Amino acid sequence: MTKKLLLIDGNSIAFKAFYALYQSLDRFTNTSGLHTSAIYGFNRMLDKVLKEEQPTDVLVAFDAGKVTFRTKMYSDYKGGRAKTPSELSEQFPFIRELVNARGIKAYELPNYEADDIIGTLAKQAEQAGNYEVVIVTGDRDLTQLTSDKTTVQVSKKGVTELEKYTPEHVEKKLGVEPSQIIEIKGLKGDNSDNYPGVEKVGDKTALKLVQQFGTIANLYDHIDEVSGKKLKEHLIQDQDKAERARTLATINRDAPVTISLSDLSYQGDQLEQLTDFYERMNFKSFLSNLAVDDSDDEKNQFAAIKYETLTADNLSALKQFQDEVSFHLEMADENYHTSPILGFAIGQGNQWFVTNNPDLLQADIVKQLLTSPTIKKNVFDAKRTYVGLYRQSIILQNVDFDMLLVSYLLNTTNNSNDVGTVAHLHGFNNVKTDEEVYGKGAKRSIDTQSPAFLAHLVHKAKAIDALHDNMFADLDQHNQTKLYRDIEIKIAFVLANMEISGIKVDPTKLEEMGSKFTERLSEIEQAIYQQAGETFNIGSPKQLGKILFEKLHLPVLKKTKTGYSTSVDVLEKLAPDAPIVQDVLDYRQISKLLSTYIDGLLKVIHQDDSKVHTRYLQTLTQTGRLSSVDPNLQNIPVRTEEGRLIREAFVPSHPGWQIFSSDYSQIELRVLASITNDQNMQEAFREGEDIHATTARRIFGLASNDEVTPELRRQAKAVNFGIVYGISDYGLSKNTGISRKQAHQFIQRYFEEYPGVKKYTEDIVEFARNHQYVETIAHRRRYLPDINSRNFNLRAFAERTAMNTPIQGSAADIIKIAMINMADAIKDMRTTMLLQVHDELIFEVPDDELATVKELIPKVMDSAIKLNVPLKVESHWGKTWYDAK
DNA sequence: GTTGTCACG
DNA sequence: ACGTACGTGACAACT
Repeated sequence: MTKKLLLIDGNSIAFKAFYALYQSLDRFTNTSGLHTSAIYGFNRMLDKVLKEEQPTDVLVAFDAGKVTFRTKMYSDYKGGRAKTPSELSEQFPFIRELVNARGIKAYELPNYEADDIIGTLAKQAEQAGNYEVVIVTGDRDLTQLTSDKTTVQVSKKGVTELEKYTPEHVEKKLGVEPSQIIEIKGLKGDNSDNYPGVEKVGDKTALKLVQQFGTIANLYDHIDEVSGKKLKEHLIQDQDKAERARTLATINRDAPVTISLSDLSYQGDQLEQLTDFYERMNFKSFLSNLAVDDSDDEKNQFAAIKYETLTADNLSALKQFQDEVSFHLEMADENYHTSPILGFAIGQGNQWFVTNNPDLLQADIVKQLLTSPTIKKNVFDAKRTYVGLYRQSIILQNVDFDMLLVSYLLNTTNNSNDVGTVAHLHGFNNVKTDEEVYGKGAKRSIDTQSPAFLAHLVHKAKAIDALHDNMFADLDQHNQTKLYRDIEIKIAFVLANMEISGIKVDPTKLEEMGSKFTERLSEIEQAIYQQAGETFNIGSPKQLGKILFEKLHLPVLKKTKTGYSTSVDVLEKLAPDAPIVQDVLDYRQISKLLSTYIDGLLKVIHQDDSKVHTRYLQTLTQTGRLSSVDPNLQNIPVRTEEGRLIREAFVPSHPGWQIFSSDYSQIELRVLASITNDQNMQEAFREGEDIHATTARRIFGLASNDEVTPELRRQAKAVNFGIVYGISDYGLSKNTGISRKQAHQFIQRYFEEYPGVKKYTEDIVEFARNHQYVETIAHRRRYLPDINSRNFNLRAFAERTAMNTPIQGSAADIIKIAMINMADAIKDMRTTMLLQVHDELIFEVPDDELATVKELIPKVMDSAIKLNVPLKVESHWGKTWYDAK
């Protein structure tokens, strides 16, 4: 039988874990004040790797101490390294204890590093023949051990994310064979281990030399063939250093280990010991996972919750649920507008019922329960459940708890659409994820006939039931109960009805436009080939880059990490140099319209009603905005005339009706004026001035708005946008083409003229630093863990986010309130709300209601909330969306 | 599955 | 000195 040996580099993983959680160092301490972050991270890695690899034998190797055969050979080896922080070194004994409690052997060998132990045992296993070897480490150097029988997994940013190196992957990634890694290190040396290689030889030269000569030895045998006089001199000069560095980098695969392969068999968790350990470390989630895994035997776990399979005969048992019930409707696919319904689970406390027969939804007692205005329903994803039931002619009522929505409000990051994942996030572990039960990707399959399926549904419903008290309490603690009850749960149903309504799309119109575009496209295509002197795939940035920058020698203004950038801003700068560039720009535009908006939309029109039914994702964005998928109706072209024509295909669903659109004018700047309490900006809005002109007048010191030229207004507008995005002079200069110095001046002038805004930007960042989050008007919260980061980039990004999120998020709050009020205001009319595009709402309106809605809709929108400045709404209508302008 | 590009607010 | 505008989704190419 083949065995699988897992070898773990204990020190490097502990280091990685410690630094991955460095930000949260203070959150990871146990009651006796011991730091536990590295222990925690280490155990997460163990969980993951043990589960994924299912090894038969395991060893964790540790470094024995400072002195090794390498330091004897070269006294500066690993010299100059900062001392291991005490917060980490105090954890090492406990990591060993953990390893032990998990039934794993730990080992160290005086004079040798963990690498050498691993290298030696891997070699022994390979020679024994019947072993497969997996090495887990944080140190990329170990990839030199990669072979047919040995894979090396190197932890990436966290410790649970591992990059798997096979010999093929090494070659692809590094350009050399695994055995040649030491040759490269020999030539370039290693800064972190503090030994030099050859002078002036870095990654690139080393790689080139090794690719050419194979090994250092062979290189020196053919030293005359090295191109470059200086390089050759350095090589000759530093031959001893190269050879020493090569030896230092080489893992010793014949270390005198005193342990043998047969000592390494994996014992599995030592429950008593491990429970005790987790308790001392205060590892709650590991503890509760232990309880679940304890009943690893599947039957046991499912037996943990008793349930009955629902049939026509025992339906009356559901009568017991008079006040409250948890309900989970299972559908096969993401898209609940079209997905088959597979079954449902319902119950409370210890009473659970489940079925794989969706027809039972039609049973009177089930229907009454779901539509009852007095029995509270607890679900996961109210909108999805509502639409699914709506398709069965059941109107879900009185949803009290939506676990998905509450989880999103509590923390917008780490949000998932999976009950199991969200439950785990909130500390309830007795439920699997869909991925665990159904598989993922091509392997995903749902066997509705299996007992595991029924059990899974019950476990999901039970998770909702189990968590709702705690999660509501958390919501209250965040001061978010009103946000949930008055906005989010209500808008869920408003959105559901908009999605169900859908918007009619005229396929003939799209096809007509499609033919025109196709024709145009092939003309441009020919023109491009002509100028390039060859045919190629214009849609491939790689091939296009080759033509433009290598064949036609256009100047390279920007690069991406994989090659030349060919993005619009680059091409626009190059357009005057060569006519082909403008053709490429045109080609891009048309093919975008064709693929995304003509073909893309045609694909998602429902045959039965000629409509598209988008899904609004309510729990995705970090700011509280919605997003729209399948299709995305929030990015239908409008800025160019050619693109805008797409909107002609969006028509009312009844002849003679109108498409009616109302949008908030400058909502984000009005929100800014209001929450910063800046008197000057508020005045501009109260007086009904053109805000960009006023800004121009102020920062350029003009006497009146009449003196503002279009160019000055354009620049002021860019500054206004910049402020909303959390400005920097660099960003502003890049976006407007003015110099950085000038951008800096504009911003300074802006802050002089709008001192309230300046104070706000300072205060909000300060608030974020103190609380690690920011809030909108409606107490929507966004956490900013990077706000105190030592990494400039991360910190600067968090600071801009701190400024932007309350603005963008409060605007999102406002339109959501407007939509809830709107649904009520038009409930007895035929006018239907169809779409939301962040600051605008789109309706279809019968002619005889037009006069009413012209007044009503703007009224509802501008009175959604009381700010310190007025809200302004503009409306347009016409016989297609295009005409509503 | 990731990257580059481009559509929207 | 660092090296940046905020928030999204879909498509084609390429790994």
